Formats: sequence, C-alpha cells, structure tokens
Amino acid sequence: MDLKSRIRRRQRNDGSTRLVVDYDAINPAVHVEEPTGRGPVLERLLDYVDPVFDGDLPPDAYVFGPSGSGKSAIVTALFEQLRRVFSQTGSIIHTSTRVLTDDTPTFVYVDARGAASDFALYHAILDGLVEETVPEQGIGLESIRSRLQQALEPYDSSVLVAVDHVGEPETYDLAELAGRLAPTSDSLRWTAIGRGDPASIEADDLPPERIEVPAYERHALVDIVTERASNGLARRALQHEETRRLASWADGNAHDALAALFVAADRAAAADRSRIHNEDLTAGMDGIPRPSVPIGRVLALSDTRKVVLRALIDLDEDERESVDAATAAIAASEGVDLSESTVKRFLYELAEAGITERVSHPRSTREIGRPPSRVEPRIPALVFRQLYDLQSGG
DNA sequence: GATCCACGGGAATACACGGATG
DNA sequence: CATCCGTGTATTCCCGTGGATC
Repeated sequence: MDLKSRIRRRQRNDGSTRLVVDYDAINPAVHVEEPTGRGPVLERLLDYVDPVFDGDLPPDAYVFGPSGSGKSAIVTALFEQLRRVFSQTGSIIHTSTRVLTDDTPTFVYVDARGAASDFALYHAILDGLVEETVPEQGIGLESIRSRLQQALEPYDSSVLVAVDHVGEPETYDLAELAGRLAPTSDSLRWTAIGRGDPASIEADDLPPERIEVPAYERHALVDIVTERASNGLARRALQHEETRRLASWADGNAHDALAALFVAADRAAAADRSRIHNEDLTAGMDGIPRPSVPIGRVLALSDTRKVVLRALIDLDEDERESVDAATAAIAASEGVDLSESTVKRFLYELAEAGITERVSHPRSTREIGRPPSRVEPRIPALVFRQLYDLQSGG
C-alpha cells in the first residue's frame, strides 16, 4: 500500500471498522499514479516520446486498445510525470503573449469528453499551456484560436497534447481532431487515445505512429484488483479466490472488474459485513452490463444529463416501457427541474450516444402507430448511483 | 455588445401497419 | 404481388431565446 493511501485511510477512519475505506480507490474512473502490469507498453511509450529529451517533438500518434485496458491510466500517469519532470528542469514562464522556455516541450492532457466543440478543444489546450486563466465565454472561437497560435509561435515553444477518448459517440474522431490541430502550429503535436482499431480506420486518417495497449492478462488483472482492494477496502475484505474469480470474469477489462468490485463492496457494506461474500461478488458482476459504458463517460456528461440519468435508473420497469412514460416519470421526479421536451430530447440523446439503449417492443398486434421502445441503461448503474449521490448528497 | 452554450419547443421526417390501388 | 396511401406514433432536426461571462 502506498503512503498516500495509508494516510487517507487514517484520515477517514472514524473509529468504526468500515468495509469500504476509500471509494476513490475502487472507483474505475480514478487512476493510480503508478500503473501496475504495464511495463512493456510503458517502454513503448517512452520510446515514442524519446525525442522530447533532446528538445524535439515526437510525431503525432494514436494509442489504441480495448475497453478497460488501461490506456487512460497509463497516459495520464505518463503525462503527469513528464510535466512534473520538465517543469523542474527550467524556469518556464507562460503567458498568452510570451512563452519563455529553454526549448523543452510542455505536456498537456485533454479529455475529449470535456472538449466536444472547437472552442472547448482550443480552450482546454490553451488552458493547460498558460498560467493565466482563459475565459470560457464572451470571446469568440477565432480569438481563442489565435491566442493559442500566439502562445506557440513567437518563441519556439512546443507542446505535446494528449487527447484522450477520441472516437466516442460524442467526441472527435481522429480525422476531426487532426483537422483541428494540424493547422494550429508546427510546434504542436498530438497523441490521441482511443478504442477504435486502426484496421477499421481510414489509412489517411491515421497518424504516423501507432501504439497498441493490449487487454490485461489475467494475472495482471488479479494484481490490479488486489492492489485496489487493499487501498480501498478493510483488510482481508476480498479473498484471493474471489479476486481470481473476478479477474476471470472481467476477461482483461479492468474497468469492469473494478466496477463489479465496487458494487460488491457496496452491497456487502450495506449488509454490514466485514468482508465481501461470494454472493456479493456475484451480485456485483450481475450489476455490470456487458459491454458496459465506462463510468467515466457517464460522469463526464453534463450535469443536467446526469440528473436525468440518475432519475432514470430509479424508475420501475413499467415506467421505462416507453420513452414517453419515462419522460413523464423523470420530469415529475424530485430534483428534476427540466421541461418534458428537454427530458425527452435528453433521453433520445443518451440513447444515440449508447449510454442507454432503446429496445423496440415486440409489438402485440392491434395497436396503431409506430411502437414505442423501452429504455435500458447500459451503464454500471449502481456505481453511478453511489458516486453521484456521494458527490451531490455530501 | 459579443460570445458560447443549454433549454425548450415545434416542425419535419421516419416508421409501422392495414387497406386500397395498379 | 408490389406499391402507394392514410393514420397515428416515434424520432430526429433545427433554431430562437436567454443566462452567464467577458
């Protein structure tokens, strides 16, 4: 267990022996500083960024791999470290008009989920590049684009931007990203991270460098779960045999493994148990749809969309029988302050994005008109509920 | 006054299906 | 039989408005 976790454990300990000590530690959307079991990939990434140690930029790249393979974990950790290391080597002063460097690159990590418009994308990059705060409103797209260019042009500063989660339903894909970043500056290069297999992407859209992050091996997943459980749960809360069972079920997907662990732990805690029983684990695994939308994607939705989703997962089955019924029930829910049209539009949007699925009715005859469709969440609902309520409830 | 973005509302389009038409 | 039409819903699309910020 690392020091930070030990301290946190003490800090949160209110005397009772709680099963869940630290929800963050078993939260699939929270990454640890030192990813485990990714040695070869890390070496590959370090080879890729190697030019920066000579003051040059590497080419644009695409880092890809299946869901839950640790792409975000490793790239965030890498960029964080690079940023830290390089900011110590020289006194770098960033302002929007002047960037004084000793020609060491700057590293910026951008989550495309929060940068879904051109404006937001440029804003996120500029914000990671300069010290001062960058206005989010009141200035136009052109103005923020030229500010970014100015920040990069005059003094030969350079930046490597990691853009995570490209190619999701609501984020830019590789081609769109390249189209927006290429014209910006010669001193900007990007590393896109996504799930899409390069084989199914137009060759013209692929950057020169490709780095694969394969799914975790079983034993690596066991290590990860063990590590997370030891940081987030009471001692001996999870038996080794159960860890193996979980890892086997998750089939290389760390997100799903942790999501199931989260649900299992929460269930065991609710039943006032001191450790996770087999049935808790079974319930945990049953609570994760497969494939599941990553919880991070759900949490990255706008606040109002989360409000709607939060209400949706509490609805009874019959209230989800049609979009109309769900709309009415959600709009009437406590804490939802949106018109029916907006709720309905959101429900269609969420379905379009794959967060939920619309299942058309096996219509029983006689009825007139187009049949309605049932609304089914494709998210780790219990994880979302718990994290959402922890956050908003206090 | 300019700008971005979220809401809200309504118009336009798609779909399902039975029945009419060629 | 294939196609079109009418009716009633479901779904998608689009744009005006207004809050918040510069």
